[in-house]
Amino acid sequence: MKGSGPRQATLPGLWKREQESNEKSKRKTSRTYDAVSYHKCDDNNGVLFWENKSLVNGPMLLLRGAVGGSTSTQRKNTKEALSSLPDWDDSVTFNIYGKECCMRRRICQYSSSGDISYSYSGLKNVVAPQFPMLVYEIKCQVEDLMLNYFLDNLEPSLSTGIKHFAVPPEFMALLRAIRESRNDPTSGERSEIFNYCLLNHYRNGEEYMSYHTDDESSLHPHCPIASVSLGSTRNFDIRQRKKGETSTKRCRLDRIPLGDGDLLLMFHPMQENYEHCIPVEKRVVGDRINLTFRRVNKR
DNA sequence: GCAATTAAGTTGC
DNA sequence: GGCAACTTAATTG
Repeated sequence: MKGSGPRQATLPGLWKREQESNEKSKRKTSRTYDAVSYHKCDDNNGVLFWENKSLVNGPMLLLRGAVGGSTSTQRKNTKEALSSLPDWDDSVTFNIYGKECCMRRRICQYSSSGDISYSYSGLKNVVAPQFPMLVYEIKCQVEDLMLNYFLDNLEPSLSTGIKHFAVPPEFMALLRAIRESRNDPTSGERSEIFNYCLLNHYRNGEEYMSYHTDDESSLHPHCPIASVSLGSTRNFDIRQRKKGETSTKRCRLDRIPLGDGDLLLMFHPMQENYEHCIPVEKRVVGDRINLTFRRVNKR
């Protein structure tokens, strides 16, 4: 019988107390909103604020409302155009423990070379076709924002001074190499940070993604995953990743509302230590498209 | 690996 | 306070 195993009785108010306790421990250990948690960044298009969202051993940076268009109307058009791409798979099914499951969202994926494969959500080594122009343009925008922030605006002293966050030197080296290559008129194709993108379309508040970690084994270890949101705000919930014995409770540690045009960067070892999900929220009206750009190791 | 199910707590009217 | 709808955690396969 499904889902009918013994469930530990929950005492009245326990959830609330856990929430409060989480809030307290968060204040103590995992999150600070000190002076360097918001980074001002002078971009060509104006001033941007990068927000430190890092947990202990879970580095994350967030930039609000910066991607996919500069107005909500432009971003709506971007989302609608993405929604019309021909490669969406609306009815992905996969097997877990011999049980056939239906993916509660629709997905598609693209890559630079058109032959990169990546494993996700129970599916193995699915080959991704080449980026359509619109996805490529969003990728370029994200890459430009990152190059501008990390190479031109982030002071070296601050890069190690933010609570629970330090820019990996290997990532900085990668960015410098890309900048150098782009400035070199003799270099051939445009060098890039990301070579792969997975798109998720949550058509309403009932579509979701369960707790999971992104497969890091095939990713460049020092390049963050860049998650772009377009459309309705959906919550991004985070909990501790299961390790060894699982007697410890794993309730939600953090919740980041991801809104229209937001860009979330997740650095190593975030995936090693935490799981994330997009929970069901029936009150949410409208759809959300999420693009996750990655640097996949080519085989 | 992650959707589906269940039980129980929370919220809103 | 009572009900319904929703949210959450735990569990299964």
